[in-house]
Amino acid sequence: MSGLRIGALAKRTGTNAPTIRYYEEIGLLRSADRQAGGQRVYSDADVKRLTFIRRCREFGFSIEQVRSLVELVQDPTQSCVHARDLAHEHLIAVRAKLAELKALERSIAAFVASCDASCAGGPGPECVILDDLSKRRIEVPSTLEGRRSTCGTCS
Amino acid sequence: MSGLRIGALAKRTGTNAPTIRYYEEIGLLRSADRQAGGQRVYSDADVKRLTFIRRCREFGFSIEQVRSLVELVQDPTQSCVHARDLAHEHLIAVRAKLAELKALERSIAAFVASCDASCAGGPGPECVILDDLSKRRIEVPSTLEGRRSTCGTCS
DNA sequence: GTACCCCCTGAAGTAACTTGAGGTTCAAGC
DNA sequence: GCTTGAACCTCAAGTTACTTCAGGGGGTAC
Repeated sequence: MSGLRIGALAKRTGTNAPTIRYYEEIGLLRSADRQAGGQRVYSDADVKRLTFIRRCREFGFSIEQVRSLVELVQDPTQSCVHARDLAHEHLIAVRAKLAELKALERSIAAFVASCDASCAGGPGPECVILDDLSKRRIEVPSTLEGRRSTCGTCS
Repeated sequence: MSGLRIGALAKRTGTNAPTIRYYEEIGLLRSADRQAGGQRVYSDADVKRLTFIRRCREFGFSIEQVRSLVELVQDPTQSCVHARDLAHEHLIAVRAKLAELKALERSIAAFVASCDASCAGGPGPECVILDDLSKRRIEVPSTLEGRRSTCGTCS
């Protein structure tokens, strides 16, 4: 009933206008009603649906997954357990990514630490650490443990 | 020395061939030497460089960042402290992403848990949990309490 | 009426590759 | 010497999820 135009809808949902048009184009949002001049008008239902979509996207669901969820939300014949399963599947993926990212964090932290410890400004081509990146694994030796204290700037 | 062709280089570095050609195209790898028949030949130096590039990419550096690092590794006038700073900057970004992902994990886990708790198979459009995704925040306590009964088949 | 912002469409750009089509080269077996 | 099949070549287009651009129209306030 509010009769929002695209900019207002964008503001309310934290989206931006071209993205909304894009969602319409790919059929994630219904084709919006138009004013006399051709400008899109949206209702509260649209705010709700777009909010749903954006939240799902923030959750890392792909457009196609969001499409399933949106359909599910509107199809009275489908069980919401479906959504739960989709979410659960996604949870597993997120946890895997989380583990990877943690490993990555450790590696980079080690890299920075060993730079601080043993490369105090030498030229790039002679840098031992950089050279190590060209080798199979970056596994930083345990000797680092002892040298970590030399690092002034790193936490 | 070894005279690898693209497939062998790919295998050794865990890349695939089109990606190697792509790296050449964007100037991340030098233009490879060619055999009489036009097929690319690579040396150990190329193995090393590509390994470096792949490792950096695994670290989540963008192509442009990798480009800087590669240049740095080969430019005798630049200090490797540069690389350390780039890595440190990147570490901060990774940590931020890590925090976000952790929050995400908690949210999805909560979603799945509350699905398990209160929606044992009701139809999608009436699912309280899905409905909540259309609201501003997913934090659900009081609303859930009051409307739990609306979900037809919910226990 | 005119200033100015918001809106429109269609096309192209973005990252970092991947995939496909259609043709060539290489190495091995006969 | 010939054939076969894998590996290679180039160029073009596809992928995801948008963003940016160009060139114009609509809405409203003064």
